[in-house]
Amino acid sequence: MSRWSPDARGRLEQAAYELFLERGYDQTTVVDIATRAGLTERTFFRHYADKREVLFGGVGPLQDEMLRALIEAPPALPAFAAVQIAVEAVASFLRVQRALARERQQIIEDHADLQERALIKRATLTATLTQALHERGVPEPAASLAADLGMAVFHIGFERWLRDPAGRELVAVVAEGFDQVKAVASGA
Amino acid sequence: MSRWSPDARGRLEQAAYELFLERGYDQTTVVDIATRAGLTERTFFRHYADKREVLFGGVGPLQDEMLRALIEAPPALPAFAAVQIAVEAVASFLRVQRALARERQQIIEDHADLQERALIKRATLTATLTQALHERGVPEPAASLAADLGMAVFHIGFERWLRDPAGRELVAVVAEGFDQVKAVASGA
DNA sequence: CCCGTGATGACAGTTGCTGACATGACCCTA
DNA sequence: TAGGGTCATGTCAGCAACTGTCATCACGGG
Repeated sequence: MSRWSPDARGRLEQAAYELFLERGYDQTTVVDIATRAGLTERTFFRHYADKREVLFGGVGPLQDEMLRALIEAPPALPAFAAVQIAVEAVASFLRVQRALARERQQIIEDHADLQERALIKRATLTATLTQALHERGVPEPAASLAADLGMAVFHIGFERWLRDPAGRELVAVVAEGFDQVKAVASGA
Repeated sequence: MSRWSPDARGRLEQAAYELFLERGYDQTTVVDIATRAGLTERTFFRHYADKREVLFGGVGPLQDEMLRALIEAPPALPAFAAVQIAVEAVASFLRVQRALARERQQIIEDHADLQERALIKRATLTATLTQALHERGVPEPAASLAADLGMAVFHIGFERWLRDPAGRELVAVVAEGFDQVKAVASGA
């Protein structure tokens, strides 16, 4: 037997989700979360840098997948086509149930603090993508623009997917966005 | 004589800038700022919702200018062309000295909290722009994409302007970005 | 001349977050 | 198998951000 129950981090995340849904983000203190997870406040902050971060643990793997897809893309591909491949890879990789995704989105939408955190996560992904494009030889400002554009398509696609009445796959909605962006930029 | 010195808000902003530059954002408490401005901590929070907000007081007028330009743009203009007009209007409106802008940017870059706040300000502008495009009759997802695209061009242009060795005007750098984005999206 | 208004002060309280040190089960090695 | 190092956690003290509440008092209108 181990001295402590296993998966402290997972228990904290689980407890946080439960409490946020039960009584809301503001009405949940870090002490509440830690207590429900059978831990102390101090231990919460050893696993998560701050209270918001507990909702954003899954971003790392997404970033890895994005980079993997971009590296595997044919080097001769134009910047934006490569971005499309990377972003659609993320969309395929992200297998979450719509109902859960909607709950999480609702918590975030209701709290400006969490929206800020979500935005900086997106910005970090964008910066990573930009950097990876540089390494493919894409110059500025094309790299930044292509990355920003790709992340915008993903983000808008994700929000549309959450509300899509047809219940299509995320990757399909995102792919549609890539078609549209070409039309928009060319002045349709 | 008034009971209190005038322009409390301005004094707070001024004091905050001074202290952030003197000793850094983290090493400056709200009490420090208020004291230098000849006020109390409580009064600081009556003028600014939180410590970060003191750096972002100027966003409101920018938003007004953006909407004004968009409303004045010919209704028949394609979405992205209208966005270009609105964004370039903001770029012309924003008359700040590069040295000061760089100082401010440096403070923000050094602190994740402030980056988050900057991002949500940008997101708010983007949402406003999207809404205004809807009112021009632009459908989704074209409106969101055009707005996001336009804000990305502005943001990237702004950062390039800060470092532009040729010292061009902000609006010129932004305009160049609009040219490039068309090339990127069409697969150059 | 009094009274409402509005900006500020005073003060107490909650919460997020950090640093420093203690604890004790586990593992490796002699 | 004893001893020592490691690592996740606990304990405790403390700061700084932020909020609610009530008091103050110049100013302007009636």
